[in-house]
Amino acid sequence: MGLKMQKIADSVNIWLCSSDELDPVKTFECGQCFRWNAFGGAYTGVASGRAATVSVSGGGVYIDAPEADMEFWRDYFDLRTDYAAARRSVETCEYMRECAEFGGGIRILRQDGWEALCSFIISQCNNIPRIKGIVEKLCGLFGDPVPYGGQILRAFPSAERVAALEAEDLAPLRAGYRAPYIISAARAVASGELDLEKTALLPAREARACLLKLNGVGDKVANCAVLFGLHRMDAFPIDVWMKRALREHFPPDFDPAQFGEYAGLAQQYIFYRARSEGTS
DNA sequence: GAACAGGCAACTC
DNA sequence: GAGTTGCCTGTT
Repeated sequence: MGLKMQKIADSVNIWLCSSDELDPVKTFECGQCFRWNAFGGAYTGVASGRAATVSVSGGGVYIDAPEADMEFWRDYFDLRTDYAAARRSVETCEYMRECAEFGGGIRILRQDGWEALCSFIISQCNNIPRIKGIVEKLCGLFGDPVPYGGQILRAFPSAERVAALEAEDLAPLRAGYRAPYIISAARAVASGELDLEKTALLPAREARACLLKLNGVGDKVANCAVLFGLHRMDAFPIDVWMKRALREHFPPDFDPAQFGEYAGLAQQYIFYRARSEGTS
């Protein structure tokens, strides 16, 4: 037990899963989420208005959170999905075996649909530090307070809250041309014009089509929202990193649908590796 | 200062 | 329909 765990009031530090099942560093750093930050070897984050700290000790992943939230977190970390089987299903070639080895322990988080949609609207033409900065400012200005460990963290603001704002209210975010996209997406969600819960039940193709109607949401953002926010694991977002990886390692006529129902996990394995190589 | 970035929409041909 | 360009802002 090398890591001293500080007990945080009103929360318990409990075993979440084996560290073979979940690698927090890879999972939080692979580009799917923007609200987990490393402090002293552990990650603290907020999701759906709940705060937690995740750490690895010995062979286990531990989570420090209110006891009442533990079911939520088990769901959030997708612990009911068999990732060993999912991983095997996308190891379709030697390159994929290497990517899966490199990205082993990545899990696709079951994030809130609105948060994912909004975050990936912000992501366009931005790098991760800037995306995180804009998202933090959005939460700091408009998110509800979440008391945790003697500090006040902030929830991601609801679509209703953002829908009530005007683009100029978002000026402090420095989100640029994305600000009106954020507002109009919030209004679509808040008004029920876009029902994310119903959309999540549709086949990935149709879910994507619903999101594509939003101004400022194209193919890439829609696919990210479907994969990370609606947890449709067969969605396969393609950005510039993925384009390059597909070009270099797959035949020109390759169809990512060949990866099957866990294509989105395949995407994360490929993406995580491509980005690690590209930015090192 | 110019070019560019994990993308999109509007416009061109 | 395939290709080009401007867009906010921040970084190089």
